[in-house]
Amino acid sequence: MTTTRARRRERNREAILASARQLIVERGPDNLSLREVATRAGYSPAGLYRYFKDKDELIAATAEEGLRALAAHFADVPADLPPIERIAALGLRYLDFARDDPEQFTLIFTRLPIQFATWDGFVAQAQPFQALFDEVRAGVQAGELWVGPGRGDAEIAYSCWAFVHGLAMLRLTRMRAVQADLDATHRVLVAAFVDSLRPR
Amino acid sequence: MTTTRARRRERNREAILASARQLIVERGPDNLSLREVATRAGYSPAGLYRYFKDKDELIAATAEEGLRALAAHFADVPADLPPIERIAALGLRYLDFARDDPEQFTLIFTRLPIQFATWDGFVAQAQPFQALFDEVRAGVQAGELWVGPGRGDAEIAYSCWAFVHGLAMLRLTRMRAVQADLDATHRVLVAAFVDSLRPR
DNA sequence: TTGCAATGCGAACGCTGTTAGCGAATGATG
DNA sequence: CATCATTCGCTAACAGCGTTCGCATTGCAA
Repeated sequence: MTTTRARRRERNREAILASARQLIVERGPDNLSLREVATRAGYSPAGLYRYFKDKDELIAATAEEGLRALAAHFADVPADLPPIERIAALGLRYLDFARDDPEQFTLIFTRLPIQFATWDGFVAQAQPFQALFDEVRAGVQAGELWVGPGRGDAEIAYSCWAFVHGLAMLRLTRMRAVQADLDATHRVLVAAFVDSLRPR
Repeated sequence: MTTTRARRRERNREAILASARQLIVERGPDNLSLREVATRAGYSPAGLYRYFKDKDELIAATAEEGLRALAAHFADVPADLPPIERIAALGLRYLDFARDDPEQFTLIFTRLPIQFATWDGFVAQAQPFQALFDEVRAGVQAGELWVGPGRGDAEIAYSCWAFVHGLAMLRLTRMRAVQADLDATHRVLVAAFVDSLRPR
């Protein structure tokens, strides 16, 4: 019986998460103060512990929100593009997300508990990266992607992911202060990269 | 006059940095306790402040050590390889360093003050990544690398860097628990990547 | 209405980074 | 050699942190 009680609990939890997310954007995940989250959400410091086991769990919860946001971000990419173009479009969406929501993007990779221990389990369930893996599989079966020894569906997809991930991370860290049209560079480089996936 | 005084000061500073580095490896940069660094280096908590302005400066100093270590790591790569092969070798060295010294690697990108504001200034002085940029320039001039509109020396080098950086970061974050021969995968993917740099 | 679980809070504990101020060691200057 | 300023390291203290405990209050169910 999911009644008033459970509904309000869920609502409160969301409110706390909202305060946390906002505060993380303001101060960064490392300088997040539980006490400030509490005051901002209208709680005493101890009150939060009825909703989250500890600080790590709170941050992990906002990281899960981020993962869902990223998945939603991917939904905009048209599904009927040819595989190569769709892969490129997914990559550019990835870069947009990292640029516009750097904190959430970082949280996904630093504060989310690691779930999978095997490569296959990872490939099978690593949402929202599933979209990319599916698309690569389709492209390979259509003969539009070059495969080779030690280079199957999973490796190709992983390669694509790593490329855009590297662009995203460098931009957020070492290139943070560099004033240049990185978006334009990204477009050129991503286009060249996916082009190199074609059969020779 | 760099005498006893200055020499001992430098020695003490190194000792503190050594304790910090060791402790960072044990507990991670975020759980570093200044007080524990102090005890381990034979100081009281307040004593450290004669050597470092605050905690951030201490961590930044160890990050600089990491950057020098990375540069030293690159020195092993033979200088007389053909450009493409040398670029690949540099990439694999990068991945080794990230695998073997994940904390130092991460520090370089998260705790080092950002120095350059322009793309050109960055390309010109971004050591130890200079080695890569130089090699790409050589390869382009030798006609062994494919250039195009919006895709010159700097962009190609940045692209190579981003690719291995993505591989390194994914391994350290999302793939942390995955038991697979990532080294072998990296070799295949890096080889394919640098091969795609050749003229068509 | 009684009883019970869920919820929120104040107070406290042990930790943290950081500062102020004092005494001792050190090296330069006459 | 004596004097003096500087460097060095420490103790003590402060404010802030995450977290726990125990008590009150609330809201639902019997």
